[in-house]
Amino acid sequence: MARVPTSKDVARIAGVSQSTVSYVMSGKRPISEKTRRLVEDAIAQLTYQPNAGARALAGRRTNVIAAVVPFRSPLSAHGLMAFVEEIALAARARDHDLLIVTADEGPGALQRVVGGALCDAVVVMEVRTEDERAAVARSLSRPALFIGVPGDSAGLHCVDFDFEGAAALLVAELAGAGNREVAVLGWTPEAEERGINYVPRFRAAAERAAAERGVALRWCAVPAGQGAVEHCLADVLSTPGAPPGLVVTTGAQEVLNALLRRDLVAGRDVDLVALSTDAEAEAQAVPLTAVSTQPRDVSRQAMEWLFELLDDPAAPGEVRRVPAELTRRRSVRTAG
Amino acid sequence: MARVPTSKDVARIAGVSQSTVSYVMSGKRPISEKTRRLVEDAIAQLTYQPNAGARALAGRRTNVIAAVVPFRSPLSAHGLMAFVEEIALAARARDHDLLIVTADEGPGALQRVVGGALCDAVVVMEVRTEDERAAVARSLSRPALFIGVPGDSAGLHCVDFDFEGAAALLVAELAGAGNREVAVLGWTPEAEERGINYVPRFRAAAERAAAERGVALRWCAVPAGQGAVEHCLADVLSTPGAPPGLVVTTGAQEVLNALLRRDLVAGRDVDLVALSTDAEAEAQAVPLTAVSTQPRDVSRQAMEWLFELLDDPAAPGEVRRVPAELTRRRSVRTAG
DNA sequence: CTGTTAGCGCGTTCAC
DNA sequence: GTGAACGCGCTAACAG
Repeated sequence: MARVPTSKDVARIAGVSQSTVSYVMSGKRPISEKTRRLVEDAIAQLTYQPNAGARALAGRRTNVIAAVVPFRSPLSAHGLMAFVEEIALAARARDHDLLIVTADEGPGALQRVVGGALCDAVVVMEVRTEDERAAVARSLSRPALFIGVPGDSAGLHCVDFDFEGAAALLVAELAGAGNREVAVLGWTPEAEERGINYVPRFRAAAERAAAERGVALRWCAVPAGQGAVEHCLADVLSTPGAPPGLVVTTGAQEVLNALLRRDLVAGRDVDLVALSTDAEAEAQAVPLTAVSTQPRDVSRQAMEWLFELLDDPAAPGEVRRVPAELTRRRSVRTAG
Repeated sequence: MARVPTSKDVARIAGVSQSTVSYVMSGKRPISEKTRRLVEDAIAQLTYQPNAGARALAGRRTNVIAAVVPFRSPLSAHGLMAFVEEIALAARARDHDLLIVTADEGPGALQRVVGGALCDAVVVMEVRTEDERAAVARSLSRPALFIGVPGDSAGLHCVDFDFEGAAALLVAELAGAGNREVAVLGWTPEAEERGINYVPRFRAAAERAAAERGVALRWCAVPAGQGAVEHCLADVLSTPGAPPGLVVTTGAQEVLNALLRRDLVAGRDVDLVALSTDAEAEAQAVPLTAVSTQPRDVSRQAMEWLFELLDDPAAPGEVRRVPAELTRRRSVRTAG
């Protein structure tokens, strides 16, 4: 385990000065073809890699993006992984690395990672309506990108999935299929209590859409834990007559099972639409007509913007929405 | 956005030298109560935070652990998140941060992150039998901790779940409940082809256990995609007579559903045991008798060891196994 | 117990 | 087109 080579070693072997090595690597200055070869050969020979700490110190940029990840989240684990993976890929595509901090560490984590110059920018996931991180982010000396929208988004850069649009699309789909009554099996009450803000946003939009179409809407928050789905479903299906159309916002699989236990098949006896990832919608026994939450699109768009902010940190705050799109599969009876 | 304060600023305000500030923070030298207060007050007043790059450069340690994460993995997303979260928590508990790199980046990623001094150590997940990262790790100037065991583990530090023990426990449980025939619904064929080495290990151990107990064992690799489970199950249940005992290694929920569609309930008509996380086992309509893969235990043990290696990088390689334990729930008929 | 000093490895002026 | 020299902010000898 010999000493790690430095740019000085490269310079010596290439017979040039240290700064020339630096310029060859950064391309910030024209270099003659000859000396470039010399340097590149020396780099290859030594398998030289610049020291990240030294580079960060001198260059004032770490080439690291930090992400605050809500490991305990109403998001499906599946959706969460998709977010994180896509963020990691987007970062690497721009020669950056990804630092993970847990949301449990609290708002102070933001100050810690940017104050300590561990990263050049931060992305914050699962933003809540009342989110202390909003205030912290405004005081940060580095760009922050929010996935989700806090109550007061002034000055912040937020990318958000269009939950309102999603709700409208889902309700409309059920109404269009002839349902005069719609029940939403929504996020856990805890999600709402924690201030996950897309819950009320989705609900309000669903109610609006239902009202516009003259269909009755029933909201049923499904608690976590086994049996909860059964219970909600029993409630929802208790009224005599045709079962209502169902909107499922999370855990579609469980709902399908519960229906099955009552000999109800989505797309045959009930109309069911879901808010889920495409993968989840397609993995079901009856592929679901669903609005995809597009975790990958959201991440990609967020990261693209974040890198623009790195070049232009003064860009004004704004909320950008990723549009909702409905994909028809087989869980809704076709009219005719 | 004023200039970020440095330890020099702290020193000036506290009326001490810069190195004293450093020693107050590191505790590597006794400091009088008086000057400690002075320094701490100055730190608080300026909200000073040491610069990570500078610290890494001077101190030769980054306080960062890198983890190679297999986002596309036969592990459940759920299990993967548990791994990553636990690694992040363990790192933070020791004042380190977590850098994520995707397994897709290949073995070169290891050289990149340690060669560039981005981290002090690496943890590698989802190790395969033929894993190029094993050779790379041996050439690294920093500790590497493998979660899983490559074919040649010489000189490596590996923590692994005891898949052999798990297989034995699961088969024994079914045999003990009176099943003379056992079918394993195993990982996808792709997992096996990719060289995920616990697949053959589990299989071999299952076969051994079955042979010892004189029960017939059938291995059925369940491909990814919808309908696959149905198909396998149809196959497995086609022989007349009592259905065989079932061992499910992944995606227990789907199997339960498929059974349900045939009016078969685990714990009533069939005996079923699973390899899964505790959370998954308990979330089912019929809580599953299962061996937990203990992602959190595995991560914790790995990280504990990793931090020991940080102090003693010369410690010899070794494979440590996290024991398998079976938890009885309600998916196996009790004898009597 | 504290201060002085010399780097850590690289980016970047400024002179040539 | 190239090199010398300084500084980024901090740690760790070495002095006292």
